[in-house]
Amino acid sequence: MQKMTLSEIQYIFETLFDAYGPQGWWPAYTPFEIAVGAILVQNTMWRNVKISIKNLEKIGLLEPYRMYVTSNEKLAAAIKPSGFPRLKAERLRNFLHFFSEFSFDFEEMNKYDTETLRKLLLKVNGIGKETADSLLLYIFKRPVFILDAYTKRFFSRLFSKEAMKTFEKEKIVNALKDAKEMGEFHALIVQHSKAHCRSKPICSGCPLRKVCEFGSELHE
DNA sequence: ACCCAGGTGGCCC
DNA sequence: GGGCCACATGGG
Repeated sequence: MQKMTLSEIQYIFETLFDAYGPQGWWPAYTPFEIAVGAILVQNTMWRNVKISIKNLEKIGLLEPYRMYVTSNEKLAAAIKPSGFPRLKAERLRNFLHFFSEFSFDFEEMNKYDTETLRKLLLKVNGIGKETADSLLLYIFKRPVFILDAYTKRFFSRLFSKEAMKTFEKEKIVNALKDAKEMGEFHALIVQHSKAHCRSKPICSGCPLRKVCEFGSELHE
């Protein structure tokens, strides 16, 4: 795979979907929980985020207003398992302050077009490109592609350096049907990465082996 | 005893 | 715009 064309991207999506089935991301019960998880998972394993979210739920803080008015100490203590507790408590608070301007109602925020909303989210200290895109995709169902550690690794292993230089998120967006597919695609890449291509030098059972077999270095 | 994980902002050049 | 660093905990 050298060029990363529209049909190549579609082939990859279909192959992963056939192999793993629908993933139903983001794993959360409420949109607010998605936002909390997206901040807590920054440079952190999801497993540890789950513990933090469970802690928050246990002490009744998994609710916007309650979290907004609680002390930094309580908040930091609850989210300790997911790392950077003081930093992330501050980031959650920054987001909640922003959220309060919409009366803690995601529907109020949903009125903006995608580019405007993205810019608004990026103004919050602690929300960068990846977190903003996660919220856009999984809370607001906007058709965006999330470039995170998994997807960067995935595409740079699959495509040549040349192709990666001209990598644009728009290419992915154009290749897929809607936000639902984009949400699935991202989740499928994560699922696939966990199942394959991490430590094994050869992926005999890899559903993508047909497109990977051109160069052994692609699988490291 | 290392090394890394579904990042981000600040600082420097 | 890019390179380096702090931020912190849990697991391999």
